[in-house]
Amino acid sequence: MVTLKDISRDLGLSVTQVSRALGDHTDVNPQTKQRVRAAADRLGYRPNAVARGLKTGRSGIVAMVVSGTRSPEVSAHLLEIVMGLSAEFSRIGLRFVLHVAQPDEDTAQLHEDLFLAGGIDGFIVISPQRQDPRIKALRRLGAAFVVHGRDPDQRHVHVDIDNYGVGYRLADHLLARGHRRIAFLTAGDHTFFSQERVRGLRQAYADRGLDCAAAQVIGMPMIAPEGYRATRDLLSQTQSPTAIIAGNTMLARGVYAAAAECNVAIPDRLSVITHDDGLDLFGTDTFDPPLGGTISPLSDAWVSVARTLQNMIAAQNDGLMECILPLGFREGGSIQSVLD
Amino acid sequence: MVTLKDISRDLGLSVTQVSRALGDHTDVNPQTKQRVRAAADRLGYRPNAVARGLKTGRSGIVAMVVSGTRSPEVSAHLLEIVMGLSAEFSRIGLRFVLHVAQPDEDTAQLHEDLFLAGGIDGFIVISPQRQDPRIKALRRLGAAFVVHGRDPDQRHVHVDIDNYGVGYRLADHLLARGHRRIAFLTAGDHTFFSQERVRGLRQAYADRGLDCAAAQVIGMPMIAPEGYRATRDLLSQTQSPTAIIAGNTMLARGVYAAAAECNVAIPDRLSVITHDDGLDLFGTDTFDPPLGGTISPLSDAWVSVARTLQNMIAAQNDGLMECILPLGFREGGSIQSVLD
DNA sequence: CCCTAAATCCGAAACGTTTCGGAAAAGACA
DNA sequence: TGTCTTTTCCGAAACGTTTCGGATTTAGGG
Repeated sequence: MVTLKDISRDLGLSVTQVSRALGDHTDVNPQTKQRVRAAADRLGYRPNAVARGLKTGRSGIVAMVVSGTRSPEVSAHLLEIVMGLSAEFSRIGLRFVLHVAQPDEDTAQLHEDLFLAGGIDGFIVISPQRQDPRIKALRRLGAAFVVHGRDPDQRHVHVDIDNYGVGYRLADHLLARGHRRIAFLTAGDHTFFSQERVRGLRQAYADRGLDCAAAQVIGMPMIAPEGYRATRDLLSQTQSPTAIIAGNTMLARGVYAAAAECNVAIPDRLSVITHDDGLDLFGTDTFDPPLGGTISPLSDAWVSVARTLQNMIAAQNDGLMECILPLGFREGGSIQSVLD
Repeated sequence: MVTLKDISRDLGLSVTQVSRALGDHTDVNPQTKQRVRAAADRLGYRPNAVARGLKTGRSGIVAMVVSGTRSPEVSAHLLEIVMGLSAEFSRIGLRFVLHVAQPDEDTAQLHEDLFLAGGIDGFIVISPQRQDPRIKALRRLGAAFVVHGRDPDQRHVHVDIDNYGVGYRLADHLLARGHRRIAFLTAGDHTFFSQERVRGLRQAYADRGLDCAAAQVIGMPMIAPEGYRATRDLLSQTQSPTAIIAGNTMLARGVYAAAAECNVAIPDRLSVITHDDGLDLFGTDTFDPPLGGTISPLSDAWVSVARTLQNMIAAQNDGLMECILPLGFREGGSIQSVLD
């Protein structure tokens, strides 16, 4: 292993100056910097991250701990997220690693162990639940972490979208076109984002002086088979809904499949609208007819998440507590007015 | 952060003795050990892994680098592997982390960067190809690593199954039951395990004095949709095979689906046999009729992989270069003699 | 020519741990 | 009592890096 000392000996300099030269500090002769850099290259020097970590207290590594799963859809979704985060962190010079826990393992404890052993500068938490134990542990430890999503029961820095807005806009878009019997396929009630979306939907009804009892909120794991099953059920009702809000594109895929199977044409006999996080496995443009709804690419979220965590690590700056990403909208061809 | 120094001050001992007490060395009074352990507990001491890593040169972290993918099946498969490895390593006191690279990223370079920065004791490599650049890089660096599978072009320690044996036994089992036109769905020819299995299959033909031209070897990504497609093609041939060897259970799923769709009964009109690595998403026992073939649970592989890597890290012991896991066999109900 | 400021360098300490070499105390044996 | 061994302890160095405080040299201004 080539160390600073090796370079300093090679050049007849002090270790200090070599370190400062490579760190591009001001008080070292530009020529010296050149010589040092050349020598470092020539000798194949690589800074030892462990030693640096010991001295600076930072390792340049951020981690995410997730529970293992056997669901292909969930796995794929997760890996997609990890790829996005990895790319973003490597862009800003941090390394992102994943620790996959056993399904029955205590992830809050794992966060604690990982943090206390040192060597991890910060954490990413995704899919928070209410009273999330991971967040509780990280807060207690004073660790740097940013949450994608939000746990309203605890103060923490987070990057999120306006889920109330999502619910409102999706519902409003349908209500404006005469729909009243609307089914909302979303996550279970233990997630705050789902609660918020439902709240938005209710408000949209209220703002038009309508009774939101006509809306049917159904909670489920947000994967295609569940959307399929729910839609089959819905379409067999006597008063089946005229429109379905799919919480994400995976659910929408299930909706499309069920509708096709029941010979219910989209959008003629059923309008479908969704929130698209840009993470669809096959690309949202593979929907026929094109799927409409709100848009907020998760890839945008990752750059905010990464930057925010970087700031938190650099300075214990908890001034900026939240970052709400903007919402787009795609018309698509999956929504039709019931008045037509 | 509580350090050894804090404990030593608290107890009026030297840092040395505290360290040795916690390390359970011999030359410290049993009573002192007790006191030290109690104080460590009371103060909430956690050894700093970074400092320890700097001194000992070991971090207790092993890593695997994989390329990201968008395929749900591949993702799920990968996560299943990672879960298995994580469990095994955590059992022997090592931490296992995953680094997910971008699909177009140079993983050999990533291994190098990770290793040279220090802080990673060893690596796991899976799904090696011939002349695998990752293996080349790790060998050059002198890093500790173990490969699951084998690259015959390079010397490296590996844990594997007898793939020649797999090909031989699967083919032999069918040949003994009168099958001659056998299709073998396997991976592409760039993988050694596939080459070996094919070699085994050919030898099984030869040992019975048969011409292996009757066998049809088809390479493909080993996921269900590919198995499905291939089987559809095969069943539409004029001289369609009487038996199919599916390289893994995912392919077998595709085979079953296609056969069902073509109204070809298993095993009456088509025998199916596979190699089961115990990683099937839905469990191999969900096949109807029960799928037969060779068995070698990957979970067994992980304990060998973990133990072997641990040994390599402890001592640069490269005496034990290979570990070949035993092969089981399940009769199942998916194979029928053509003579009946 | 002296004084000050800027530019460039270096020694030493520190981060928290492990470990080598020895030291002190206590007991065993003559 | 003196010597030798065993038990129990400790100081100090080391791992590779960063950084504080100061030292030396050079240039600038009067």
